[in-house]
Amino acid sequence: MDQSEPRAADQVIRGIALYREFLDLPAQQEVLQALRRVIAAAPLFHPQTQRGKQMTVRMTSAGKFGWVSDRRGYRYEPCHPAGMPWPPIPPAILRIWNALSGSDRQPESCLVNFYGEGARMGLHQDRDEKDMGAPVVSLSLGDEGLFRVGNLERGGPTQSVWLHSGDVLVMGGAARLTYHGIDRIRFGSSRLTPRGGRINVTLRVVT
DNA sequence: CAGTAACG
DNA sequence: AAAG
Repeated sequence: MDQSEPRAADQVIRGIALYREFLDLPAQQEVLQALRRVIAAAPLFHPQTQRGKQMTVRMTSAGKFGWVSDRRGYRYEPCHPAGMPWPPIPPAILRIWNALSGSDRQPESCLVNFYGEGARMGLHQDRDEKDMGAPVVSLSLGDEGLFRVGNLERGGPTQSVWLHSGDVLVMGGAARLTYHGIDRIRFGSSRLTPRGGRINVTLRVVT
């Protein structure tokens, strides 16, 4: 249906649009509550990389496909490693996509990454999707995280920015394949997550 | 297969 | 090599 013109980004970092505090506190709480139901249906798991190293984040997914990683590689699967189908993407999360993606398509995958104390994610590209035409939309909830932005290939200078609860990133166009990662979490810095931790929710078209 | 260096 |  008709949408108002999307709000302008607060900052653009190498083509990645940052919308600071796109969700206010009540909206963050609504999404968090929905994520608790997602995690109840599809528990967080601790993936391994292709080379057998355990990642420090725990993750799960919602939607038609979820991202999984093990020695067989990175890929999207229709079911959780424990066998159950992924639950549907909560409407409160779909609204963010519809407000900011600029895409006609709906997201097929909603990856939920939980960063506990000391968790990080190395520089990587989101390149496991067959269709890279739609952007990746990324919501931060809970503790602050230091986001690092690299280049379209490995190497070269990088830039970092602290992300806060409610911030949304849109990685589209030429920036869709930019290397990025999370260097550090300020554990316990947010009041949204009383027991600490950062949650990142990423929406993608996969097929 | 694992360990190390270096990357950022 | 490396969502390490």
